[in-house]
Order: sequence, then C-alpha cells, then structure tokens
Amino acid sequence: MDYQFRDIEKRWQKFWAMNHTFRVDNNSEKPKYYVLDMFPYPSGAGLHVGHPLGYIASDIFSRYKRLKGFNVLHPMGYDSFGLPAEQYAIQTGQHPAITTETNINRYREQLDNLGFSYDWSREVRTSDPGYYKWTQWIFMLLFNSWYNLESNKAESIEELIKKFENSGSQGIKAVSDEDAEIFSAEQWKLKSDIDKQTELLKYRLTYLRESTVNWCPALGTVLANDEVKDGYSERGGYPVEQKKMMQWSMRITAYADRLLQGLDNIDWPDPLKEMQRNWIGKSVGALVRFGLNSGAFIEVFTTRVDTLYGTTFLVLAPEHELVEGLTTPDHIEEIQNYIDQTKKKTELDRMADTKTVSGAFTGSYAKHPISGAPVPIWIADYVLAGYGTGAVMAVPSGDQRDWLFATKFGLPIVAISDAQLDLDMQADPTKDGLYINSGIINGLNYKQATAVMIAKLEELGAGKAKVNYRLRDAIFGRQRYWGEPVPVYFKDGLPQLIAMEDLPLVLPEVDKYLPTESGEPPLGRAENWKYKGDLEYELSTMPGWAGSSWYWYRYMASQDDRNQDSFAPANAIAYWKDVDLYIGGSEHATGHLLYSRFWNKFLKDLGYVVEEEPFKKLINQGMIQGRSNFVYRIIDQDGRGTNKFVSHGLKSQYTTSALHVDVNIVFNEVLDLEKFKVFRSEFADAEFILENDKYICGVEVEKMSKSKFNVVSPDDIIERYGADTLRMYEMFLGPLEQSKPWNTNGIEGVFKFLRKFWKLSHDDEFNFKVSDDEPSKAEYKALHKIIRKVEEDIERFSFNTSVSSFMICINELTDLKCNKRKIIQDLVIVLSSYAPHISEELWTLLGNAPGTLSVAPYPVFNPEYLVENEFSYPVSVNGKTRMNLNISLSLSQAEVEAIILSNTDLEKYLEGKTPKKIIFVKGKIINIVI
RNA sequence: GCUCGGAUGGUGGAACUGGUAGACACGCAGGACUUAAAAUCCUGUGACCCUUAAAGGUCGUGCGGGUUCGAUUCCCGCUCCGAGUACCA
Repeated sequence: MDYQFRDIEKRWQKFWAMNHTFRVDNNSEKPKYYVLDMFPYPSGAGLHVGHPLGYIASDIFSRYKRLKGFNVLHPMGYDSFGLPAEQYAIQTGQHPAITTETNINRYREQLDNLGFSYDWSREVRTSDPGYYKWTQWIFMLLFNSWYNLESNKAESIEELIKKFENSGSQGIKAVSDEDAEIFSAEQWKLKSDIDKQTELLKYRLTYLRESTVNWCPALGTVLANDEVKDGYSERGGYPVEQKKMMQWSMRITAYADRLLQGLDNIDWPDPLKEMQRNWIGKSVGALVRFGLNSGAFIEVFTTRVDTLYGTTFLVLAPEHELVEGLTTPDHIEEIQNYIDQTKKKTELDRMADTKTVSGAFTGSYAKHPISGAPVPIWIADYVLAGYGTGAVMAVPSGDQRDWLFATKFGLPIVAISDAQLDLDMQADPTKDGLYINSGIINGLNYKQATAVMIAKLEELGAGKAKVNYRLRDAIFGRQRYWGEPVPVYFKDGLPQLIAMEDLPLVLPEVDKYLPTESGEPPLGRAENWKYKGDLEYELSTMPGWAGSSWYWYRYMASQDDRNQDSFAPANAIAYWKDVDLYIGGSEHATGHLLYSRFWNKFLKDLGYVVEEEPFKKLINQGMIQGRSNFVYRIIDQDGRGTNKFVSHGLKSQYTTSALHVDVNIVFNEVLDLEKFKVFRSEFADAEFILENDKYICGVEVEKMSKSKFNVVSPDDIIERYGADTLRMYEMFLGPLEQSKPWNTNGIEGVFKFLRKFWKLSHDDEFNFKVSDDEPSKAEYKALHKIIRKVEEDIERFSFNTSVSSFMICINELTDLKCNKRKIIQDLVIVLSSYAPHISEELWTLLGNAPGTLSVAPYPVFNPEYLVENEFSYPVSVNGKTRMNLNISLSLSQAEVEAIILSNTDLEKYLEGKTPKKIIFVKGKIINIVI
C-alpha cells in the first residue's frame, strides 16, 4: 500500500487514547519536565491553522523530552469563562455552559486530529465548579492576608490584628490604602467591630474600594484597561465611559518590586520582559513640597530632584483638587474655559494631539522649598491626574515638554548646569557637568547634588526620596454572569467570606443574562440566592484572568487527586515545582503573565507552592495572520451596490466597493464562480466582468477572523495531506517566534518528503521491506548527522531547520537506496516527535511492540561516523574565493602552506607578488593575503 | 515620541561563536514516462558581462561609512517595515 495517512493517523490516535499512552505519573524515578501551552478560550469559530503553531512546537518538545528520559507533564485545558459565550446567551437565551460545552467538544476533536501527546486525564476547565472552588479559595486567602514590608511577604491577617492589639498601627510597615489610620493599641481595642473591619480592609490583599472604572453601558459591564481601545470596547466597539463604583481590587502593587526583580532570573524573551518592566514602571525620585500662602502645599513627584533650582513654574493636572482654590478671581474664566476644553477632549483627541502645547495660569504662586522664590502655578493637560501626585515641577532647561510650555507662554528658562547647550533651541536633560545657578549644590556633580538635595529637603521637612510605580492595583470585579462568583456576602454593609465548607459557591441560574432593571449585575436576578437564607451575596463575578492565574498547578493534581481537599497535593507540587517551558503569544505580556506571577508569589509566601516564579522559560510563538480575498462590487450612479462584480485587474475602470470573500472558494486568487453564487444567497444571480476568462480576487494580510472569511481550518488540510504533514509544514514555515501570513504554497514539499520516507522501507509494490545488512559508512553518516542536528535544533527551538535537515537526510538515504533496519529504526525515533503517526506505524512494522515508541531512547550520537580525513578548503586571495582544494585535515599550517604555494593554478591570482601572509583555519578556510 | 523586533533570489526561508551567501522547499523553465492529463522522475534556476563551447569575470544580504586577512554576522550614522506603549514628570 502507498502511504495511507488517513488510515494510519486515525488508527494511532485511537490507540493512544485507548491505551492512555501519554498518561503521566506523579511518582517517577525520572527527572521531571513540565511543558505547558497557554490554554485556549473555546470560541465558536473552532481552531484555525494559527492556533496549533505553538501547540505543535510544545508537542514536539514534549515528545523529544520523553525520548530523552524525562517524566513529562504535558497537559491541556480550557479557559472557559468569558464574554463571547455570555453575549451569545444574551442573544439566544442558550445557557453559556451549553455553548461552552459544545465548543470544547469541537476543540477537543480538532486537537485530537493533530495527534498531540496531552495527558487528557488532567484536563481543566475554569468554569467547572470543581475547579473554580479553588479559584474562590485563593480569593479567600488573599482576603485573609496583608503585605508585611518588613518580612517582604504576605502574611495572615491574624498576625496584623495581633500587632494592632499589641502596639497599634504605628511603626507597622505594610502595604495599605493611603487613608490607613494611625492608632494605638488602646484605641484599636476600643474600636467597634465594624470600624475594625473597615480598617483591616485597607490592608487586605483583595479589598473593596471605590474606584473609577471603564463602564460600558452597551455590554452592561466593567472592562479592563486592556479591553478598551480608544474609548471603545475591544469586543463589539461600544462606547466606554468612566464611572465610580465599589469594586474588588487586588493589591498587586504590593508585589511591584518582586515582580520587577523576578524578571532577572527567568528565561523569557527580552522584549517581553521589557514590556513588563515598562508596565510596572518603577521610577526612583523624590516628593517635593512647594508651600502656599494658605499654609497648605503642592506636592510634586520628580525623578530629577537635582534640577530643583531650575524650576520656574509648577503645572497641575486640570483635575487636581487644589486648582479651584488656587485660581485668583481674574483668572477664573480662563481656567474654567481650559478645564471645560479638556473635559470635552476624548482620549482619542488627546492622543492625536501630543504636539499642541496648551495650558492656563491660575494667578497664584507657590514658594520654592529651598530658595523661597515665588513660582507661578499653571494647569495643563500634559500632566496626568492619575500618575505621581498629579502635579509636576517644571524645569524648562532640562525637560523638553516643560521647555515647549515655557517658550510658548514666555516663562523663564534657567540653565542649571555648565554642560547644558543651546537652551534657545531645546531643553538639555544632561546629567553631565557641574551645577550653576543652584544655590547649595553649585559646583557639585549629579550624584553629589541629588544626595545633598534630598538631605536638605528632609531636613526642611519639604520632601523625601520616593519610589513611584506606574502599576495600579488590579480591579477584580466584573458585572457579568459567566464568571466565578465572588465567595463573599455582606453583613452590616461589610464584606464577609463565606465558610470554607460552603465552597464552591456555585453560579446560580438566572432567567436572563442581562443586568437587572435597577442596574445590578446579572446575578441579581437569581431567585432565592442568599447566604444562610437571608444574607446578600456579592453580585459581581471574577474577571477572565482569575481562573488562568493558577491553572498550571491544577494540572499537577492527577484525576485521583482531584477529590482531595487541596488545589493540588503538596507532594505533587514538590515534585513538579514549576513550568519548565511555557509557550504562548506575547499578547498576554501585561495581563495573564503578570497576574500569574503575582498569584504565584502570593501562594509562595503562604507556603503553598515552592517556586518564586511559575514559568522558568517562555517562548512566544508568532501570530499566523490570515490572507483575505476580496471581490469588487460595482457601485451604480446612485451610489448603490449592484449585483455585478469586476475582476481585480479591471476594477480601476469602475466605482467599486471591496467585499471579503471566503478564502476557501478562491484558488490561487481565482474565484470559483459557482461556489461564489451559493456563498451567500444574495449572490445567486451575480454577474461578473472577467479578465482572461477568470475572476481574479484582491489579497490583503489581516488577522485571521470569522468576519473576514479568511479562517483556514486545520481540518481541511489534515483531510488532504494528513496531520503529520500539517505538523511539519507549520514548523517548516519559518522561525517559531516570527509572525507570518498563512500560505499553503509549499505544503506539497513536506508531503512528498513523508512519502519518500515511507518508500524507503517499502518496495515498488509498497510491501514493507527492510534489510538486516550492516549499513555502509555513508548510511551511518546520514543517520548520525540527523541525530545530532535534531537534538541541537530542538534544544534551541529552531524547528524549521530540523525539517529541512530531515529532507536532506531522506534525500541522501534515497540516493543510497538505503533500507537497512539499523538506520530506519533510529531514524523513526528521531522523526517521531515531529511526525508521530507515520513513525508509530513504521516502528510497529519494524517489529517493535505497539505504543513503545514514545518512550524509546533517543539514539546516541556517535561523532566517529562524521569524522573526515579530508576537507575541500575554499582558497581565497585577499578574501575572494578562487578555488577549492582537497587537503588532509591532519596537516599542520606549514605543510598546508607548502601545498598551497606549490599549486600552479594559483599563480595567476597572485599577480606575481609574494604572499604577505596566509590565514589558515583548520576545517574552514585558507586565505592568502598579497 | 519612546521601547523592542526586522529588512537576504520570483516566494517561504538557511548560513548557530566573523570563515565557500542563497541550504531545504515552493514556483518557474526544459525533458522523460503517458493517446492525453494528473501523479512520478531527471535537469536547470541570484543579477549582469564575456564566450561557439568548455570555462571565466564583475556585482550582490535595505542605504552610507568603519573595524578585520575576511562582515548577512561586530561598531557608527541613516531609510523603510512590523509589534508594543501613549504626554510617566
């Protein structure tokens, strides 16, 4: 039989499932290796060819590690809470659980078709009550914890209460809300229970507070910053407004410094680490107070306290609370106008408008903290209320924005360093040179000046050193149905945790998935849903990132462990520890990957897990973009669309509008006209203007999405070429990290390769036939080259080059007509991580027990087979290659030089000159310098 | 603007620590087999020049410089493309 991929692949997929081939044990003598994929949200569109890119890579790696003798944990699951299923529920009334179940089954079928070696017995679904019980449990731990800055870790809230009872809040170093009170032990004891709870909430790592949130009226929900694009919701594109609301928050800022430091010890791509660093946004500087006549002060944050003497004005954000009081009567109109103007500007306007300099003078002055000189106070929208203190000290000689502002409004620009140049043209932020015009720091350098300045400010009580972060606490509530219920009820207006034994708090049934008439979240619709019969539950649910912030630990629990009373057994965590390799997209850089690190550190502090960082090594796979096809509808004189379509090359002669057309009815940009007529019923009697009797479609590279009709499903490709071909082709496309548009051109080459491989061990009538003769030296050489190459390539995640090398190897062996058992047997093992189905089939045909391939030992590379006696040296003159000479590798430089110089063919290149020098690199090159 | 990537034949890409640029594959062209087509197999394929041919030469990794015996690789300056981020004091 010829290479019957469909039959082979189906058969082995069934075999693996029935024999639990990839089930992994938590007890093993072997070293552990944990390979994780970012689990998908099971969307209704199913998998497209872009999804498996990372999964294929991780599967190859997992299979390879098994061959190398590791006990490999390679699980898969579903991030199954989320907005799309809820939106579908709102439209159709179908319960999101049903939609989700259907989608998961479809995903599973598609994943199985690809022959992945997942241990499916460990599957997780975030929407499963048995799973979210533990998401709720972690929430409760966070609620019962505070961050002790002395031990630099999270501790039980009971410890904090003890401290309060013993010595009050004075001297406690903790991360807390800014309005945390200072009280003595006696005062604490006198507080009512409600007051005590209110105070403790300011320390808990998950806490309730009023915060401004992105409220989307159309979706009836709060959105995360990263779900809002330019003032509109990312999904659906509805307007989003700012609204104050009581929200659950996570005190991730307590971990800002550890999140930053941890980046130094993990093997992640540099761009991704850089994104997290920027997101956390640590800046070291100082808070400086500028006194006001009223006795109050304006506090600013600066990273350049050394430039204090260059401050010629202050700028407040228009929203700053002091603006109203500072505005003098003659400036009220101007300031009010400016504030109104700012309010009108949408975020979009503000973004587009970074070049215009605008602002208004309040009429008031503050006092310079050291010199006492009057400093005018302005407002401007380039100062953001949400960062630092919402006020800056403007140093036009050192900061370009301040310089532009000063230049526009005629404010003074004072040089503060002897190294500053050309202040007429632009600001000069240099730290070089010695200070001038700067009172107490004149003549000092940058480092000295900063220290002197901070000491002076502290002495005067006018400032102090301060570290500032851009990172905000993460909002943890969503006004949605399809998410984890927050395990909290309210008593006397205060949040209380439900009892541990009442977990999981199961998502109740509702009649509709919309907010209630009074604007409460959908859970407000649930009937008789009260704690202990009469206490109100929290009605918001957790955000999408809750379930994904700890899921890799749940995989450590085998199916038998799942009923035990822990999120994962301690001995399993002690064994698997952390994820050795994590593969996923870089779009999760500042979301999932940051929150997961946060929760991991928290769980570590409490002793539940053993590693500080959850993901030791991370690889970002590139995004596979779609290739959209377009047809061009002719627009008539009235501007209406006709039912006539013109081919791409002729469209300039007409007024047209471009329409996406299903890429599956277009072949090499030629539209299948009959299929187009049934593509949509309105096109049933479409007419066409053709070029060369063909309708040519337009092309564009875009994100793959259902609405653009450019989704290519792996199913069709597997149907035509098989899973092994698809797996190898996706790897062959290029480096894993690189983004690229999907293109099937070239898949034939991979398919032909697998057929050639099959034919190696089959005769012309396709009967399996191998020889037991001893392989030749050339055959061993081909084999050992690939053994080494694949090992090297996989270790550095260069999967595309392995595929090329496999092709070279099979081409060589085909030329040698090699069908030696000894060669093919090892080759099958080496290829099995890439093309597991064909490999299993041949492995069995070779007489091995079915299913044993996955744990066969990876062949040992023997360098002896690759030893060469001679090398064909490129001989170059002044760097230009002129000829190749076969020379023994055992010769010394002097002997080689003698051979070279006696070579008569070389004379014409030497132009009669004597070589000045001969460069000889053994096994590489000979270069003659004349 | 800032940060991080990237630019190599008609196309996807290879060249791992500076050592024969274009591996491998697609596409294309020619040929074999076939009544024919498909499939398969063989040959050629960076550009230009020279030559009847064999052979040979020049240029060539976005652009301009530099270091080096030797640069796709290292350094400096620039152009363009992509991603992320948005006035962060």
